[in-house]
Amino acid sequence: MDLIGCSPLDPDLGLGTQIMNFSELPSTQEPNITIIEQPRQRGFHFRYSCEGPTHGGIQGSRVLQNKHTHPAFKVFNYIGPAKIVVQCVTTDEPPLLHVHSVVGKQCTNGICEVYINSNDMIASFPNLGILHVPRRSVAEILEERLVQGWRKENSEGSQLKELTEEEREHIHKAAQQRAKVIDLAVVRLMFTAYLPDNNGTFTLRLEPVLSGPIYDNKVPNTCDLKIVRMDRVCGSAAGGEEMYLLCDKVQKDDIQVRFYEQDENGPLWEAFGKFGPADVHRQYAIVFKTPKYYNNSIKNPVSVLVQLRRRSDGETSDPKPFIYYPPKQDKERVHRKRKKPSQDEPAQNRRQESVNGRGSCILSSITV
DNA sequence: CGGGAAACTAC
DNA sequence: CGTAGTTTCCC
Repeated sequence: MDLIGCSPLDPDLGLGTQIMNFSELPSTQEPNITIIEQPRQRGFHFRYSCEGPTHGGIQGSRVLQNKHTHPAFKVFNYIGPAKIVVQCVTTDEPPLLHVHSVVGKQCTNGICEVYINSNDMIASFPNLGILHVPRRSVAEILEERLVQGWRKENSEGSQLKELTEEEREHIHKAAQQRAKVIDLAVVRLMFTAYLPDNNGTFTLRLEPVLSGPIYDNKVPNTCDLKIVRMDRVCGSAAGGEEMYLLCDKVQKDDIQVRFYEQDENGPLWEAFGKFGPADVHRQYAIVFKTPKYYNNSIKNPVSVLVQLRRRSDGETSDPKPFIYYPPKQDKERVHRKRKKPSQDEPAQNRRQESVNGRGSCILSSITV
């Protein structure tokens, strides 16, 4: 958490100068702060300024009694007035101020400031948005902030100094440098609490806390994965059957279709649908061959699950059920069955049959 | 609010 | 061109 003391002129550390004025607090039962409700990691959509400010806040990570929670945090070992500041920082270590900023009801020009003074000393943030800076403006904004930081650091109290040409150039380079590598798709929230000093001004800064990462849901390589629809929900344990799957936006080189089985002790089996990048249609559909079940001589149907999985970060979608049926290789039996499905066929088979628009699961599983 | 889609941009 | 990423627009 070493945002303090980073030189604004150091291209590696960059934007570290907003926080200074750290004063030591008495060490007995030190006040401290904790995030009691983390922001939800995925599913939230960063907004550009051109989209206007009214698009709702980021939710908390949990859902309680069917209600979404909000990010919240609490000051411990202290009751009284406190100022809480929320800012966006990067996921780097050490964290640096992000080009993106927080917006919402409690925010003004890029930072969120609230005052609390209650028994529970909880501050909650029902309306925190993330303002997405356009890529083309990143360097410019970074530079602005670096200069601001420099001013703040070098104008303690008295008259403000101007940057030398050399310093200006250094800042410019640093900004360009960081603009190239900064990840616009993810931020963390940094919460800082300030308690009043003897004069009643909020200068006693408590050690800040950081939220977990928040990923922009508009960005394909970090967004939520979702299976929208599949053209079949069952197939032969022998695998190799063609299957169509519609999904929310994915990237063709970074997506897998994972079939798996697990119990309370963990994963039992997994295999992946077979397809290449060209089988991903416009980021919204995947055509693939089902994998074979590890036991291709099963006697009864086996329920497994299918989910999308992003190779790069291992993220997965919610799973959909899929059923493997015993493979039928015997031609004669196939013909017999086609004419007259036997009575002892599991009831589930017939149910699936009627649900499956692309044809009977029984037939599919028989077809070579 | 939340979401989809159009419009523009960069390969 | 076509695809995908980015930004803007709008229901």
